[in-house]
Amino acid sequence: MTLDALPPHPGGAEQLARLLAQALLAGHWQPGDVFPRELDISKHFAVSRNQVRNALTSLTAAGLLDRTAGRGTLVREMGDWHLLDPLMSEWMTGLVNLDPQLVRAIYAFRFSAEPVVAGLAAQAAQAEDIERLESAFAGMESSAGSVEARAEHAEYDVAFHDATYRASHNLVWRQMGHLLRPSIMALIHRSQHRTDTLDDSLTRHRQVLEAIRNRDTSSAEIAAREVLRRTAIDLGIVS
Amino acid sequence: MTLDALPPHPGGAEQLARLLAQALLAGHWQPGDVFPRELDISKHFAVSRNQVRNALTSLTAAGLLDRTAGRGTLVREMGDWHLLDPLMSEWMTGLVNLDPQLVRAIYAFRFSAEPVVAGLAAQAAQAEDIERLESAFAGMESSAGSVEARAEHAEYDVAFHDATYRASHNLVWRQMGHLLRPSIMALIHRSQHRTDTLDDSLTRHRQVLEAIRNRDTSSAEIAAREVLRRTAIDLGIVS
DNA sequence: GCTTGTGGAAATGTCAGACATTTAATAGAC
DNA sequence: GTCTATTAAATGTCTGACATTTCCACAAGC
Repeated sequence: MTLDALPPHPGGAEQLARLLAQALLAGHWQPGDVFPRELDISKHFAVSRNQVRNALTSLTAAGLLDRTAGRGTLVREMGDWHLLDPLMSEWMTGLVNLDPQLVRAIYAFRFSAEPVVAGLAAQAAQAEDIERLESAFAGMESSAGSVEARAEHAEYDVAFHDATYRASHNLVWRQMGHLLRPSIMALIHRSQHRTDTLDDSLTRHRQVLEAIRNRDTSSAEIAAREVLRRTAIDLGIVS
Repeated sequence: MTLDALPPHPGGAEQLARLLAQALLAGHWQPGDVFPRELDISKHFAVSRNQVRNALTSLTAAGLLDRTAGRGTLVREMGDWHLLDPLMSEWMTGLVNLDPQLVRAIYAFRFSAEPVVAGLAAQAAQAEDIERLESAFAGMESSAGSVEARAEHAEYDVAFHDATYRASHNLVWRQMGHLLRPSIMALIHRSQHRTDTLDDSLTRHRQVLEAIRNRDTSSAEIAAREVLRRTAIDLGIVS
């Protein structure tokens, strides 16, 4: 694939990196393909070679590319991607059509992990963690009515789950909160956000909040699992 | 803190990055401290400013530093570190005295996560996954006898757990295998590797292998938890 | 006194060009 | 044919100059 299909003129190395990363995430190149040369990218987007190298450094650090002097730049396969790199989450979030395989993989991870995390949160949550959860839940409730507030609702949804990870008070689990945003943002493009499904989702979230507040580990696990069953339906993974 | 305490003359930007990263991981600077300037680092190690910038780019991407034009380079707190970045795992692995707080955090994560992962592995493992597990286990057995083979034993240990994560056949869980190496390598410096503890460890690992081979989800979960109880003792987290 | 603005110092960020190094392909000698 | 130079092409590195951002000090004006 060539660069011609990409929109011209991103401003700055960061936006160039995002543009190229999203093209890679969208599958515009096959694993093993040779990526365009620095000078070609530089000319195509009318930016300096420096900017290109900075952008490609990010993509390489994220496991998207493999660069070697002399050979060139090769595209790596999905299994090599650093899905837990915060930059990757950022790039995935802005992508309208995320690879269904990725959406399913992230969902499967969350389905197996979040009950455990919610259980830990029930054991370790402090007052401020409860407050974060309550605040996020209140935001979800208040933005549940109107259709035009679905983006706002998704943000509160992300905040709720991120607060759960943070409440586990574990540095590693907390890092994984980055994955939530692309996963939840995918909901916007795949679900109808009908009123009854939103009510159902709210009810299940409320039970997670209650379980954590009551320090009830097993209830938190069960409730988190129920939230994710709802998510699976909204993502179209199960009907 | 200054650079004077660091050994001179690393060769190449990668080694410079490792050196600086390990100094940061070891807590030689406090969060919020200003990190040495590019030119000072450049002069101290007698490398070009380019090399320094490349190294600092890595550390920044890993969440260790925060750089701003005009202000300088600031040291970030542990909660901001990208513990799941493969580079971080590499840097941590070579560190003799990893921060006990980190060791405990990673252990707590593994204790909550690995049973789930082992359960998934019991469900999803293919023939080649079983082979990898068996091969790693055989290596653990053969290197269990001698004291001087403890490094080799640790490598097989890492391979065993990594094979478990891979056997889950989930792209996200698989990425987390990177964390295993620093966690398991910490065992070398903290346990005596006595013969009876090694035998006990082997027995528990064998049960994980058997459970996965038998596709027995709940047994795999239980067995993985038992392995980690043994690990906790060896890490000195519990007695 | 307080605010505001203005200048300079100091740090990181960027650029451009030349050069180094690595890799792969190619042509030639035997 | 096989092995070996040679060459081309790509990324990596160096250097010096310059741009930009931030902070601080100091002074002007209300």
